[in-house]
Amino acid sequence: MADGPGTQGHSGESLLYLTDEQLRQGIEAMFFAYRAFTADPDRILQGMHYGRAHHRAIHFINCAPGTTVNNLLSILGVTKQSLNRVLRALIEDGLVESRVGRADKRERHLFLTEEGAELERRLSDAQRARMRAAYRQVGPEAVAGFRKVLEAMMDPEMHRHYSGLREIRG
Amino acid sequence: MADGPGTQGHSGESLLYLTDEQLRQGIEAMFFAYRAFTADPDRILQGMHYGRAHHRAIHFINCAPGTTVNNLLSILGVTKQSLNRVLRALIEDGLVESRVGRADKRERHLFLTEEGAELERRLSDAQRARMRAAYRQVGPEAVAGFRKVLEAMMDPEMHRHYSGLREIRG
DNA sequence: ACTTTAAGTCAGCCTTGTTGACATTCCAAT
DNA sequence: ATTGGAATGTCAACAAGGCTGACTTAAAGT
Repeated sequence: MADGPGTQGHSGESLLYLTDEQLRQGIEAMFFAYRAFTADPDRILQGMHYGRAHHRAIHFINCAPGTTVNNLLSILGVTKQSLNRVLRALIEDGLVESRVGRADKRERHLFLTEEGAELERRLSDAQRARMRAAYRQVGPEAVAGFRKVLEAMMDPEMHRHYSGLREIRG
Repeated sequence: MADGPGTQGHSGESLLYLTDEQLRQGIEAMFFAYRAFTADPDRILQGMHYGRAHHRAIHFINCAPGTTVNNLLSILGVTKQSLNRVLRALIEDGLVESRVGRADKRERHLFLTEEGAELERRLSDAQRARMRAAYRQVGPEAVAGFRKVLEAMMDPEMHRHYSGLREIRG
């Protein structure tokens, strides 16, 4: 290991909670929790010919209605070919509407149809229910800490996207 | 939505922080943070012909040396065919050793070789570095909250595996 | 002896990511 | 007005890593 246990503190503060073992537990907690986090939507989507990629597209189109394909691309961090495959399916099935831009006609602005919004609700209801249960169980201070750590883990560019969505919704 | 904003409190407590908007922010934070969380190991593994699945196998074999294939299977939550493909590659490349069980000769006990342990260190150093930086930034109380929320989100069976690893390591 | 269990293997399929090449459309600058 | 670049779309091919189903082998258990 780069640091032996207990040797991480170049600063003078109390950093006893930063042992490799503590960090390892955090890593494992992320692994198991993320599985749980995606399990409910995955269950809903399996059978309809959609997957996690469709869920993500639907989520972020719902968040920022009228977003362009390019913007969605940079939020999701995938290639346009990957996104296009997913988007094409959603448009063909009438869950997403793609409108040619008024100012810039090269751009396509994406919106959920009523049917798309309905699926979005089903998916996010399930995901929020799990989140809500966890939040209730641990209380507001733990939730604040949870959010702080997640935000601190993001790369600056992701953090920009993350905060950007916040601003849109007010 | 199942609940309109502010209508989630069936209990009498102060649950103002449980608006759909707060929950949505938590969901997005999980999405972006998990991407960041896996980014460093992914970068290390790309080019060598391994991926995230190999990383997971290596991680948990390192955690619980001598674990059986069946045990690893239930921790990872994949099929034996999926795991086998990954394990076969790691064994062929000399990163993992598979020993026939002494008590029960049907079982194979898995260990990292020196080379395997070396890659494990490279991967977990990178992942721990990110985690450590985030932990330092937010302080011990936020970290405690982070862990509490993640644990509360897990399904009981995952939580069992998660705690189980804790017990092995003491 | 018979059944069950642990592990491994083969074949095939799906989703979702990747590259590379190429067409189209349109804006903007020369 | 033409040209260059940007945004989008599309085609093809490929790989990782999930999945199912079928089947073998060896060892345990009963």
